[in-house]
Amino acid sequence: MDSLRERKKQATRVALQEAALRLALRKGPENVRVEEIAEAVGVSPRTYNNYFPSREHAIVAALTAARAPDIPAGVPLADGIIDAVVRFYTDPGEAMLIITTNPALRTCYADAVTGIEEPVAAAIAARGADPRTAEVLAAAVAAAARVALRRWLQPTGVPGLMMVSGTLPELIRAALAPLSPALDAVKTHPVA
Amino acid sequence: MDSLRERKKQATRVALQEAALRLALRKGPENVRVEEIAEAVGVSPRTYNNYFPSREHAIVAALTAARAPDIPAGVPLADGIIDAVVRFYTDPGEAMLIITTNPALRTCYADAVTGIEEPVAAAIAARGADPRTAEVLAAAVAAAARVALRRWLQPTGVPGLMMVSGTLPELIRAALAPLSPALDAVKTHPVA
DNA sequence: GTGAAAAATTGCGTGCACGCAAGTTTGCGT
DNA sequence: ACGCAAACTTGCGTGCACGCAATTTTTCAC
Repeated sequence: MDSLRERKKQATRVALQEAALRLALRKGPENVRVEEIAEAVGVSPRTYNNYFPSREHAIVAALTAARAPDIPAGVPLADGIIDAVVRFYTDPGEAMLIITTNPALRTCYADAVTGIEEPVAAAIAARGADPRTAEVLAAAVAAAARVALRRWLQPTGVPGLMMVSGTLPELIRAALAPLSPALDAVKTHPVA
Repeated sequence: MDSLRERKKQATRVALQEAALRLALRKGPENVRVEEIAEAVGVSPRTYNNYFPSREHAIVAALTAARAPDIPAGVPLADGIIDAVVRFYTDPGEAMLIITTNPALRTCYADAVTGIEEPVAAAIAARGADPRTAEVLAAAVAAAARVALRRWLQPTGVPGLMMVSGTLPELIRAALAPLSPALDAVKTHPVA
């Protein structure tokens, strides 16, 4: 399905993402109205919400766009997954900084971690785990990644300032480490 | 802090929960307006939102109220946690049924699982785990419980795929089982 | 008790999310 | 090329979440 229709949809989706990000960078996320984004793209506000369920989602989508973690084979599962997640969250640019400025954006960005669950679950299942086990472990991995993100984004007492307690890759490795035993146990429970 | 002020706050909070639940049961969750709940309690709609951040939260709070998981000591950590979560989600009543009728309520209820994270983390830390490890594992437990809930609440998936769900306790045990290796590994990493 | 500080309630205004019922565009069979 | 059905867009209306500032209630020290 590479129809005109599909291409147009994708085009406006991307246009909305980019417009949202550009406006957020210029004016600060709080000062961007949905109406502006829509107008910048030449679309009605109502249509914006047909593409994105909230004001923040377009911005987050712009930062997350088109990226998917790929888990290498041939290494211990835990290591592969940890590396993949670290790679996935290796800063795609300094645009990421605006995330820290806005609570709603932070929440939305943290929720977006859910996007890695499906690929991770697939990778785990590919190692011979029961699909339901894979789903649970993937959810656990995502939860741990969320904890890492939360630590990274943790606010100080000072309004507007963020306390960065280590680099994000370090935090992710630290957060995922406790799950290693469960991930590496996958081989021992091939109850498929 | 058992001042008049505190007691009053708690009273209106409870009143709001109960009113919300009662109205939801009588008219269906979709047909309950925030205004009604507020009015039933004799409070302004604005005040409702000072107590609960959304329309659904009061209903969910009514079902979750005052319950906290307690993790027994003296048994393997994984077993204790699994039992505690199962007990926590053992249906206190059939009021739970309304949850299934409404997507927003389902989401809100699933999000409420987060409430077990703190107690679970405390229990894990009490076994000698590093607090950060405990936090991650608790998040993983909550994520697994969420998966179980999702499976339980998923009344209908794709037509043709059979609904394999059993009782909630069974689903929770099944979902938490894959995390056991990570939980039981806690002893081996007392990096306090 | 009395008055002032702290906390809670309230009304108001704004922007957002979304169901619904038109309108408009695109895809496709003939 | 035609025309119809499906998909997409749009305007409208409603209810909700929440910042803000004014008002009322509670607390506390004297």
